Amino acid sequence: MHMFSTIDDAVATCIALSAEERLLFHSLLKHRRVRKRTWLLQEGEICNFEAFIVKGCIRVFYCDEDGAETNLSFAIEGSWVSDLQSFSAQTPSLMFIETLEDSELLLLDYRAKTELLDRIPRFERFFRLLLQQSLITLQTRWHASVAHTAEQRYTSFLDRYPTLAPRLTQTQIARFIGVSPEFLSKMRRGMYRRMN
Amino acid sequence: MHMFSTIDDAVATCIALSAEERLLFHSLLKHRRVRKRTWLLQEGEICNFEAFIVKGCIRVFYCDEDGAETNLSFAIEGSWVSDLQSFSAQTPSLMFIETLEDSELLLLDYRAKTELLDRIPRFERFFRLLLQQSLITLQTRWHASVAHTAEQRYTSFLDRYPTLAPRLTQTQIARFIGVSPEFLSKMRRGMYRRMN
DNA sequence: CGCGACGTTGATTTGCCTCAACGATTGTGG
DNA sequence: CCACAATCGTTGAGGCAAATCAACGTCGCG
Repeated sequence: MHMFSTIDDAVATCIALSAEERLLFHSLLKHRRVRKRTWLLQEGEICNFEAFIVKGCIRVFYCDEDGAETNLSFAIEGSWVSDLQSFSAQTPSLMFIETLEDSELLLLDYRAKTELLDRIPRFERFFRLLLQQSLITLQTRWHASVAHTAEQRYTSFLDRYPTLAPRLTQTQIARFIGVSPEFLSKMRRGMYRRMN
Repeated sequence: MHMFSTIDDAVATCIALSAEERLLFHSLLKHRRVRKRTWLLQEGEICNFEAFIVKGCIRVFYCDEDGAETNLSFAIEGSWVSDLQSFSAQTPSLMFIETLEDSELLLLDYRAKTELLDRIPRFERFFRLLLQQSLITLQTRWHASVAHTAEQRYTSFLDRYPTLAPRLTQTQIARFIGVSPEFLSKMRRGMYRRMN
């Protein structure tokens, strides 16, 4: 079980690679271990990576002028994390990316991604399918955030991400579903009471 | 100025096509004119198109059990519209797509898209970049919907879409920015008063 | 002409936030 | 290993943004 097995599986579900192609792909990735609570990206910086998570847990969030944070997404082993806007246009980022656990990453920087797409154009398809899935997920999430109540958003979050939820604090979940931590606490109390 | 010029321009900003490739591309598209207030897709149907809008205005929306509608997106000439989830997985849709004006479309159905990607793999890149842009837009929109007030969302909608906004009714805009039509009206009055 | 969407306005309600305070747990440096 | 700080979850009081409900005028369209 070496560090590329997870990412190779992920790629293999979309496109087939020869042995040499796989080696080239691996050579373009940088392996990195980071401690929990490390900033991978801060507002104002240019995001120079798309990171595949081999192990760990990461959050992406915005921070408004008065310091309030809203979580855009969580990512765990098997998924990718980046600020697409900043990465693709090489412009300053509006968000932060932070590890929530000790993590192990495979990083693809801008030059490496360009070279990868150039040398193995089939990766265009891989990234297209990845983006398509992300877009579908975000559409669903947007709809939930405007059409559902806070309690519906919370219970469907627990339903949809049963393995992720236990790894997060209540505060992080609250910032993701769009309520204050205090209100989430009150909701939980209410839901518990109702079950007895 | 024939019906393919807009779509050819859109494609040309991402990938270069030979004359034969362009002809093949055109042959896979179906041209269709539809009257205003036509349903292109209803909840429960399988979406079998990605539509490029040559002329017109279209909205995509969800409809909950009690009949309340929330607009996911608007699309006008030069952009694409589809239910990606339903189209890509060929599963029943959760949304509706409706023309708001008489429109002229170029439709790519599932088989045609598959064939297009098969015969001209460079289109993988085109669709990847299209998806990337949509994802970035939706991320920004999601952030606005949770972090900004209704008035901020309204004014930035007017700012961002100066050509689109005048073509929509207040009710449609309200359903897009996530407020009730009544409240939008009150906001507008308040904003007007403040200017005097 | 008359019907149905649309925009407006007011009265009332409510979902969720803010602020403040407090234990419990976790982490950290001496 | 202990003391202290920091973070986290909880609870209560009070407030506000926005929803809901109801009523009414206007306009475009069949």
